[in-house]
Formats: sequence, C-alpha cells, structure tokens
Amino acid sequence: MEEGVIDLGQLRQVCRGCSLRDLCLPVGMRQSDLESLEHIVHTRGDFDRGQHLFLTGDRFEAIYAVKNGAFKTYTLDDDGREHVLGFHLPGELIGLDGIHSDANLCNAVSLEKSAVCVLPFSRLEELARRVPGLQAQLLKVMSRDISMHSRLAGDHTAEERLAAFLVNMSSRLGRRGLARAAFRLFMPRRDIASHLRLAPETVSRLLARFQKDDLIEVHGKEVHLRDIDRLQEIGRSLEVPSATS
Amino acid sequence: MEEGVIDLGQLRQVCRGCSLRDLCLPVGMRQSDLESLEHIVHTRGDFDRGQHLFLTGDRFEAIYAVKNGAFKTYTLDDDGREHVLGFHLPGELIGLDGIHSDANLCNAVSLEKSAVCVLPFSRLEELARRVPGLQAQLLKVMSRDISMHSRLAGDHTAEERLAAFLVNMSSRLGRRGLARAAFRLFMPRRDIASHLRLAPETVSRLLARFQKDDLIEVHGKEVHLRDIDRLQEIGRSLEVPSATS
DNA sequence: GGGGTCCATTGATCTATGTCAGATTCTCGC
DNA sequence: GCGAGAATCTGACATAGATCAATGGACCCC
Repeated sequence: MEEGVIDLGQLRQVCRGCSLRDLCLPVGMRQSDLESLEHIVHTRGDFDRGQHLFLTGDRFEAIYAVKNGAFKTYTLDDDGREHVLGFHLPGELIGLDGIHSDANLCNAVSLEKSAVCVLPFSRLEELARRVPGLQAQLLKVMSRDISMHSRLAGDHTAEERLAAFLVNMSSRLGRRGLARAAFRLFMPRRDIASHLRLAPETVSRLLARFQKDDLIEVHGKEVHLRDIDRLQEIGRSLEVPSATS
Repeated sequence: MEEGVIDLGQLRQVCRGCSLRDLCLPVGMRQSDLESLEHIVHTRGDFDRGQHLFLTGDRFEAIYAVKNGAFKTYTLDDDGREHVLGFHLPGELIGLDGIHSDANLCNAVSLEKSAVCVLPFSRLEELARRVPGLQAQLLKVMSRDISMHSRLAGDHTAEERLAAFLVNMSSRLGRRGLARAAFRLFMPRRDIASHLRLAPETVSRLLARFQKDDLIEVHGKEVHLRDIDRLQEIGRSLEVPSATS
C-alpha cells in the first residue's frame, strides 16, 4: 500500500478522468456520485508480468478494477494442476468470487504491465447503499459473470469454445476502443487451453484449422479474425446475450 | 398472478415464519427488516412437475426463491440440445443471471410439486439499499454462484465431477434438515449428465462403479452415500470453499 | 392391473481430444 | 545480434467418454 507520494488532485479524478468510465463500475453514475466513489478508490500501478494481485487464502478485503494491462485468475488444485478461471481486461472487475467468503478463492496474476483500482469492499458496499446506480451496476456485473460462467460450464465442442473465445475477446477489446478484427492474444496458449479446458496442442491445431478455413490468420500471438460472422456462428451457443451492450 | 383470495395475515409471515429463513435471502436480517421484505414478496405455490417458472426471453422482472420442491434451469441451443445450468433447492434463488439483461436468459422448470417466493427485482433492489443485511446477502449469494460456476467450468474428470455433485447435493440437503447420507435424486439421470456435461450412460456407469467400490448404494433415484469422505476426496477440487457455512 | 412410454442399465464400438515426443520458432537478457 | 530457455507446432498414438444398440424396469393412465 505504501507507494510513495500521492497526488490528491489526480487521485480525485481517478474515475471521472478515466476512459473506462463507461465500461467499469461507474456506468450509470452521476458526476457527484463518481466523486464519492473516487474517495474510496486508489490506484496501484506497479504490476509487472507475473506479479500477483492476490493469492488464494488471502483475506478478502477489496475487489479490483483493471485500469490497464490484463490479469488472469486461476486456481491450483492439490495435484498442482492450474485451472484458468478467466481473463480480465481494462474496466473489468476481479475478486467478485471472494465476496461470500472471508478469503480470496483464487489467484490473480498480471499478464503484462498492469494497473488496478482498488475498491475496499466494505466501503464499496456502504457506498452502494447510498448510490443506487452503483448498487445496480455491481449487481449487473455480477449477474453477467454468472451468465458467462454458467454457459462456459456447458457441454460444447473444442471448436465451439475456441471460436466463442475469439469472438468474445474481439468484442471485449472492441468495446475498449481497440480493433475488433486484429489483436494480440496477451496470454500464452497454455492459458487459453486451460481456460477452455483443452490441451495446448488442441488449441494450436484448431487455430491452424481455423486459418486453413480462412476464418482467421495467426502469427504467434497476433490474430486477425477474417470472418467474425462465421466464427460467431460456430460459437453462438456460448454467447452471453446482453441487452446493454 | 390471480390465484384467488390471499390471507394477509399469513402473507405477512411469509419470511419470518419460514423454516428456510436462515438459508435464504433473509440471512442476517433483523425481524423488522424481514417485515419490509415480506411486503414485497408473494408466494406462488402451484407448480407441478414440468411446469415452467419462466422461459428464455421472458421479460426479467423478478428473482425467485424456492420455497419447496425443486427446479432446474437450462438453456436450449439452436440445435435443440439442452444444457442444464443448475438445480435449485428450497432457499436457493433463481434468475440471478437475468439481472444484467432485460430478459431471462434461461428456462426454469419445476422438477416436482414446488412453490416459490416471487421477489420483484426493482423493489428488491430498492429495499436492499435501505437494508444493509439484504444487500450484503444478495451480493454473497451471487458471489457464491460465481465461484460455483467457475469451478464447474474447469477441467476435471467425469469421476471427479460426479463425486463432487453427490457431495454437493448431500451437503445442500443436509443444511435443509434432510439426511446427508441418504437421499432421493429428484432429477433424471439425463439432467445430472447434462449438468456435468456427461452422457447419461456415463452417469449410470459411474454410479455403478461407485457402488462396486462401496462408495455409495444406488436404487433408482435413491442414493446412499456410504463413504462421504472418500467421495469428497475424489471431488475435492470442485468444492466451493466457504467461510459462512 | 395391463400395456405403453419413458428411464436406466449394460455391452460393443467409435471418436474427439489428450498425451507424448520431436522439431521449430519465438523472446529476452546480455 | 546471440544464445538459452520457453513457447508453439506437428505428428503418432492412447484413452476417456460419447454414441449406438439392445434389454430390462419403473411409472402412469385409463
């Protein structure tokens, strides 16, 4: 927490001045309420790749919003197998699964140079009572998480899951102002594989096949979605429908 | 909604008098707050097996607490394949995944004679602002759902998933005052299979194997867990850790 | 209370995907 | 830029679990 001098002026702008305002928790909040939110938030901008935000078992005290960079959350089972629960892009929240417990239930690690906004949970909860829009947005974000995970838990082929993953990445990046069609997979194949419960080899082979079928182009971590519609069609049963975006 | 005469006296006791008070949304709420909750709740007790509580696409207006009986939630993909998202026992909430959308995103159907409490969402949200315990519990329930689904989405063997399912059922039923070791599976094999992304035949075979290994006894829908510890051990990586219960 | 229908079980195969192994290509510190 | 180690790719093979098929059982309805 001790991270040296804090510029209060800048700190107070942390949400109002943030380009992710409309993708993050502040959605639907008024300026004046944003100011209240800024009073309980602080930023930690010092995450190198591989550095952990929290570990399983750490006392649950805050949730986190990615400010920039990217994180993954994962669990380790007793045999040491890693299970990637999800990837977190700017504007997305980390740690929601710890709310019902006193401890964090997974690990969160940075996948590149990253920064987060720390939202101390008890203060956030208290603020959510006073700020209707904040409560509503928190519930919506959690609801969306439930939808997403329950769909991902379903029975689908490797092809469907990978196609859905690519389309999902594309649209999440797109909403953040990045190109939808061409982007960089910021995580290793192994992590994609684990997240989709596949072997890394299967991910490789499927990417190769998608390329052969002119659905995508891949060069290492760079992917270009050449036929988003067909990919979407392939992965459609895994989409999370949404009214808002 | 028109279900004939309503006894106001009884209606007002709907939560305070309910045996599920400590498993459901009212956890941690004071008597006086429960009274407020009762003002926005009403009960629908007329669900026969196979009758739907809501369908995909229905306008999202309320969440539901199972009062008695049991429900399953499921999706149908375009090929008509059914994916069971979950089973809902008394005291558990249904519909949380619809909050972020304007419409329900899955179907909910009764698996036996059932009743639910209807919680109109906008009124619930409004009440949650005034009643800290209610907001907190709602967030906890959703958080637990996220944990559960994200674990279920992981890469585990059929054996692990089925063992975890049995132990999970056992503990959920146990908390409701029913026997933990011997109970009735109120859903057909096909639904268990779909929920665990297995073929029904695999569920049969695994149950037979668990029986041969003296882990359980099965007679049709009746199961008796003879060695919960070992089952738990087998399914342990799928457990949702929890501080509260 | 008999017959129809759905459900569960069991056995015999099949196949999607995992596992293992080797070759190739990145990546990043120096 | 160079080289070591990691990540990725590709092929050969193995296997968990799906699918297909046949049988037996349970429940339900008149």
